Formats: sequence, C-alpha cells, structure tokens
Amino acid sequence: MEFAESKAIYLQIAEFIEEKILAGDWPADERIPSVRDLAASLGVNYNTVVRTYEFLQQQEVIFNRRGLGYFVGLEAQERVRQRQREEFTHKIIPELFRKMELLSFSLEDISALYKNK
Amino acid sequence: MEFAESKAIYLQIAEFIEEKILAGDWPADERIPSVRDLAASLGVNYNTVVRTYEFLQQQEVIFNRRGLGYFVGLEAQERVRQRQREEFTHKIIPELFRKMELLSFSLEDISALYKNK
Amino acid sequence: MEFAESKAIYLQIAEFIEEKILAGDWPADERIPSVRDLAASLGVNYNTVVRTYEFLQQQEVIFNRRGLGYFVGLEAQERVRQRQREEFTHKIIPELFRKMELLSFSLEDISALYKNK
Amino acid sequence: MEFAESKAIYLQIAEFIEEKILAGDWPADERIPSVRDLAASLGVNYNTVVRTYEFLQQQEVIFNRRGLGYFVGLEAQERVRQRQREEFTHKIIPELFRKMELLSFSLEDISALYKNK
DNA sequence: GTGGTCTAGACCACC
DNA sequence: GTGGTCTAGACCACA
Repeated sequence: MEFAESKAIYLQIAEFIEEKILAGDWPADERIPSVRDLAASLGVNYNTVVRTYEFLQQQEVIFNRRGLGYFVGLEAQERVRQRQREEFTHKIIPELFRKMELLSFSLEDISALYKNK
Repeated sequence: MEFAESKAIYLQIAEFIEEKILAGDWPADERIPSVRDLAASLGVNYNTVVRTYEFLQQQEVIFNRRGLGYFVGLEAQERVRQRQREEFTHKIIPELFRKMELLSFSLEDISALYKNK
Repeated sequence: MEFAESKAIYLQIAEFIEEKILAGDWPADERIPSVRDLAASLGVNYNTVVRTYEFLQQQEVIFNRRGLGYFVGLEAQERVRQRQREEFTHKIIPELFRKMELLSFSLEDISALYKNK
Repeated sequence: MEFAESKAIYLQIAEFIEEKILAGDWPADERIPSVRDLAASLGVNYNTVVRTYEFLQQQEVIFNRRGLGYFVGLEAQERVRQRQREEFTHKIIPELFRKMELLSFSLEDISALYKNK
C-alpha cells in the first residue's frame, strides 16, 4: 500500500479499514487481521498498526477479544456510515460549494465531470 | 480566526490570503498587511506569518519590496485561480465522486443540497 | 460472568472461587466444578480455568485428586480469610484513606453510605 | 519515581498528574512539563510520557497549544474531582463494603484504623 | 524549543 | 498464537 505524505500513516490505515467495513468487505463481528499480519502486509511497523487499532477501538469501530484478536464492531458499518455522511454533508459539501463559487464552477460543470468520469 | 487541527496553521493562513486575492479583495500590486499586523490580528506567532509569506512568495503569489512590505503579485489572481481550478478538477472532484459512491450520495442529492444552501 | 478489563481473567475467576469458599458455599474437601464445566459456565477458554486452578493449587486453596478432580483444601477457608484480612488492613484501607483525603470524604460520609447501602 | 508492576507506567504517570491537579498544585491553564522534561525527571522513555499526555488529552484533562506544550484544562480540577468521586462512591465503596462483610470487618473497625493512622 | 510520528526490537501476560 | 507496553533513537513540522 502507498501512503500519502500529508497524513499520518496510522490514520490512513484507519481509513483503509473503515472503507473495508463501509463496503461490507469486513462484516460485523468478523475477525480482522492480527496486528503483526497487517503490519507485514502493509509494510509498516508493528507499532503503527497498534496505533491504528487503538484509535479505531476508541472510536468503537472495532473491539478486542483478549488473546484472540480484533473484531469488527457490531454496529460498526452503520456507525462509520453515519459519521462519514454527517461529515460529508456538513463539512465536505459546504466547502465544495464555497470553492465552486470562488472558482466559478457551476453545478452543471460538476454534472458534466460526473458523467465523463 | 479559528484554525483546524488537521492542517498547519501557516498553510491555513496562506489559503485565507489566496481567497482574498481570488475574490478580488486584495488587488494586484496592493500592499498586504505587515507580518506583525497580520500575526496580531490572527492571534498567531510572528514566525508563523513569516512562514506563510515565504511560502506565498515562493509560489509567486506575493512579492517583497524591501523596506516597504509585501505586495500582491501582478498575475496573482489568475495564477491562483488556475492552480486551484486544476486542483479542483483533478483532486477534489475525483475524491468527491469516490466518497459519493461509498456513502450512497447521488448527483441529485448534491443538487438538492446546492439549492437549499 | 462479566470480566473487568483491568485484571487478568484467570485472577478474577480465582477471586470468584475464593469468595465461594469464604462465604462457606464451597466447604472444605468438597469437589469443585471440573475445568471444562467451569469454563463453559463462565464462557471462557479452557486454558484460562486451568490457569486459575493451578494458581489456587499453588496457593494451597484447592488440591487435586488424580482422576477425580479438584477439591477445596482442608484449611482453605481460614487461610483465604487470613490472607485477605491482611491485605485489607495493610493495602486496601491505607489506599482508601488516601483517596478519602484527596477527594474530601470524611469518615461520616462513609458511615452514611454504609447505612444507606 | 517508583512504579508498580501491576499497572502500565503511562497510566501511573497519568494518576500522578491527576493528583497534582486535584491537589491544586497545577492550576488551570498552567503549562505542565514538556514531554522530554517529564520523561527525564521520571526516568522513563519519551514515548511513555507521550502516551500519558495523549491519554489525558483525550480525557480532556490537559490540552495542547501547538509548538508551546501541554496545559492544564480549564475545568480539569473539577472534572477529575467529579470523575474520581463518582468512581469512589459507585465502585470503590461498594466493593469495600462487600469485602468488609466477607471478612467480618465492622464500621467500628474501620473507624479505629482511621484514628490510628 | 515544542509535540507528532515512525522504525526496530524487546519482553510480558494472556488465551 | 494474540495484543500491551516499553525502550531507544530518529526525523519532521511547527511556533
């Protein structure tokens, strides 16, 4: 996996996992890769994945069963979906509209880009 | 001014200035606030504004007249506008569409939000 | 049974058993549940209960009759009682008093709580 | 500083700091030692203190001013006090009373210990 | 100077 | 096997 420089790696891994859950690839209550396995497959340090998992656990997206590993939270998909939709409508979209005006993009321009994507 | 935690303050100040220029509030060749004044009015450290001005100067958005202060570059508005439109269509918009799919937002949803804003 | 996160599960099970013995529910020389049964009824791993029993055996609280199972030690109740009273007066109580001062609880506050419990 | 084996060092440092705040030694909005300084004076690793500070920040006990350091939260003393009093009355005290009954300690025994401490 | 992050590697308790 | 913690040391962005 490639990582952007602008953001902490452990947060990029968290986003990667949230997308897996959002897309339904990792269903509720299912075990996710062990810290060591994920670290190895992403080519990052063990402690970096530890940080990701601690972060997601604190967000109640995943949880730990002692000695067994981490599992997808029972309401994780819905929780992530709602949090992200909330952020989308209240932060991303207003910022988008602000930029559109500033840069003279119309809704039609966006539509055209959407159809050609 | 309030600053987000996720981004460097000096870059948020740079955006703030670019928007002033884009909107035509600060026309070409006009003097912009001194480092000390801007730092005071934004409530940030002097060095932080120095960094912003160095950054914008290096981007050829502003320039320095020794002993007089910083001024808006002659082609600044157009330069900023083109760079931002470029970034908008090639980075912001694709990312927007990706999120829309992940979160089940349609183009109609965006239109509706646009009309109600 | 619910387990606290702050302490090892096998130790929490050991406390559970010691309380049974202290309260007289499990008298001396009486057989206690098999490892498998207890593990099943508590919803924990077999090895975890094995560890509890080994721990309690080493503390001379329970003992093993080969092929028959584990039994409550002959002097277990008195032994557990003395060890816990010792710990109570020399560790729990001093720590209690320290917290009381820090949090402005008086002995009267404790008495009041005791009467209303 | 001496650390117990039974608990993570970073949490023991967090308790140490909370007691400083509770006792009024570190007032609201006052800067606390830098990560490096505290690590050096406690004889622990830099990262261990980083963990403590992240933990306390997440608990809203301290907060960060970028480039300046960590500061005691504005309502920190009251917040810590309330959280600990809550824990005291609802966890420590009930557990105390349970143990008292199990070990045949009376309220008078506790009083006597308190007066002789 | 400040904190934030990452790597490398170790030891431990636990299941 | 699993995660949890700690050390050591490095580099970076930031004020």
